[in-house]
Amino acid sequence: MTAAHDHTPEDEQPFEIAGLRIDILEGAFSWYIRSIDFAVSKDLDARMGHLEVAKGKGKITTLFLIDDYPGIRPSAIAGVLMRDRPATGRIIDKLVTAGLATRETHAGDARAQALHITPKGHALAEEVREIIRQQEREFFDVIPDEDRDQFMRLLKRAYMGIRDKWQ
Amino acid sequence: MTAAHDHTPEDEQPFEIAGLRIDILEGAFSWYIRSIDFAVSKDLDARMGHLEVAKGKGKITTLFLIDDYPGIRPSAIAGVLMRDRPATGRIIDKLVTAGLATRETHAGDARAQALHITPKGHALAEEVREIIRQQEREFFDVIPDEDRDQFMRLLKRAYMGIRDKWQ
DNA sequence: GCAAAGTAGTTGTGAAGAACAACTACACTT
DNA sequence: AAGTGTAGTTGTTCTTCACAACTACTTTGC
Repeated sequence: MTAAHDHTPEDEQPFEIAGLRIDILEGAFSWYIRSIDFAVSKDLDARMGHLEVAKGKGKITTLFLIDDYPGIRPSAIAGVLMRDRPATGRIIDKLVTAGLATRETHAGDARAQALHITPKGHALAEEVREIIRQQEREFFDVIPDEDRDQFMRLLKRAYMGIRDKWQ
Repeated sequence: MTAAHDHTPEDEQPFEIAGLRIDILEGAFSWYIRSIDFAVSKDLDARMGHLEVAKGKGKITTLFLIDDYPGIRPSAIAGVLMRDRPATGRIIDKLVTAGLATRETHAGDARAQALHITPKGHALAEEVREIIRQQEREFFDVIPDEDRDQFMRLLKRAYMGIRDKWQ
């Protein structure tokens, strides 16, 4: 019944976004990554709008790292975030200003700092963990159960490869 | 028939980033998406730094849409970009200012605009297509050949699901 | 020991981007 | 012809970002 209408094979079916085709981007990993990022970041902002670590790219990771590694140095955080030191320092500024973490001079190397979580910061970390879990459940429910492991495996692999290259 | 069952041991190992574990984010789709996006966007900026459509989130897609759909309206582009009209309008401003596209009143609806590519814009679109192809080859070479189709399929599926939810 | 070079983090600055709201102009409906 | 809805612009304000210059401390080499 649809035979005469469209001859494109099943796995190469025309892929329309809002009724339009997007040229070469249709087959570009980068486009999907960037688009999904845009949506997931907005969704996360909405879920965390009322919290002090909302918006921006490194606050949540930084909060968790300080919570999990008492005495961690800013430069170690920068390594995880793939950001430079000024950017990392300013993220830490915000956490300290908000009373979520403390900065001390590192025992043994007075150039470095030792970061510690505050009770308020720890409580917030717990709250954020729950929000992340919730987002994974609610936002990514579009990924069928049978695909989840595979998708995660591929994302991790891509991430690790990209990260190695970047260093 | 299904040969995709080779279970790599890396799936079960503790997953460290720069020697640190990242708490609940280790199992969060959002974290990998956001991290890969960060890296891929930086890489793209580096590859296109000299061009007029470098940086930001919608210029490339907009350029392609205007190139492929002569007379397209800004609101149609906004639909693809998932952005609001002010944001879309300002992207178009930049393309027009740079001499890459033209704005006319839409024949038949004087509220709307009809966008057209200029020769310069078309040439740039060609150049950008080649850069995207190159990035897909060089940057995403970390994805093994045998995983590419599957990864693309999963990304498309996730994207479409997220997009549907959006509207 | 002491100068030189390297490392850790801060500050300054200027350019871009993002969200929201208010506004003009035109189209469609009744 | 009035009211409602749609298309797009402008204005404002708040962040964010990248780069460079700077201070303070540590390590190395002679």
